Amino acid sequence: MIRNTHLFPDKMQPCQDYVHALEEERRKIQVFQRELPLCLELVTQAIEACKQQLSGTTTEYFHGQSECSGDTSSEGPVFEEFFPIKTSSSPDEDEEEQSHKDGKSNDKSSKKSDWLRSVQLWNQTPDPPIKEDSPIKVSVTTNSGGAFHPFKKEKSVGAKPATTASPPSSTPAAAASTTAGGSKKDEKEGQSQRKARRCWSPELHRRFLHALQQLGGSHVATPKQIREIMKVDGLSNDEVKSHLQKYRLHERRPTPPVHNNSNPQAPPQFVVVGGIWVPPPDYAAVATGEGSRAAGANGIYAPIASAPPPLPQPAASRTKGQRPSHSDDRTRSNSPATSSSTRST
DNA sequence: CCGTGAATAT
DNA sequence: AATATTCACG
Repeated sequence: MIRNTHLFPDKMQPCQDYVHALEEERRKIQVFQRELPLCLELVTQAIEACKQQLSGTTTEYFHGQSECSGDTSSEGPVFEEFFPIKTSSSPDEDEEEQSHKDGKSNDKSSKKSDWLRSVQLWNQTPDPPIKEDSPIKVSVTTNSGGAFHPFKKEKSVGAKPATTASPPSSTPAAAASTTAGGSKKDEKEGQSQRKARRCWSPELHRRFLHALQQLGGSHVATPKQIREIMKVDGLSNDEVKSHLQKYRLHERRPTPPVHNNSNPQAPPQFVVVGGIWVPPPDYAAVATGEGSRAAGANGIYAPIASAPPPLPQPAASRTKGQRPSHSDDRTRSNSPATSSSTRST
């Protein structure tokens, strides 16, 4: 018996939001019309489709999923930053029928980790409405007991709708050891307790990249500076450091499984998904000083053909032509008075 | 502090 | 396997 014979009008709300979000994103990618014509087209079609659905007919829509391991706040639909929407080049076969499970589904290939790929887009995006000044606040309770993904962010400025945050009024520092093997020291001070893995959401990563840009590249940026620019509450220095490290690694070696060979009939190998794949010529030569750093020292992930303008706002007043000599002008005015965040290192 | 590499956890 | 955290050096 089909019980959803009557559909609530409310159900359309998320769809409308979705459409709205789509339209907004379409505006963003319009800048890349030359490079991502299909993408634009796709989004447009998606919008059309959604609108049609809104007009009547079936109310079946697809919603993106967040990267973080099954968080999806129990609250309403949080459409925020979802580019993980798959972009199939063919508008027809977007049917995601995955019902049959015969033996092994070896379709896990293709996409490994977007890391730079997906992010690359933002990396050097002009980002006109670049009002990234709003500091994020993540209620990272060092380790909320039980919740391994204490990931919740909210604008500290402006309205703060007291989301589902759960101020542990009763259990301040409940160090819940999810490690089954613990078997002791559960209530001890969570000093030596491993922090829950911070999930670097796209938002967070965006800020990270943004900071990197301002600082002139991943190799001249220093964790502390990055953290300060990001203005993310709850983000520790080490976390940035770690992330930065990984970022650098990916920059150096983005494609390990590059065992492309023994196939005389696959000449064009530089055609990846987004088409943001520039052959390895020394584009760096064209780059003007700092511009080169911003996009991969190796030139693997190169900016799109149309070279983007230099740094929009070089917040750092430091000549970044040279390597930090480890005893130079780091310009480190460690004044704790500088609106230091509420951190208790 | 910062950069790394290793050990470890998820 | 990839990603994150911690620790230890320099």
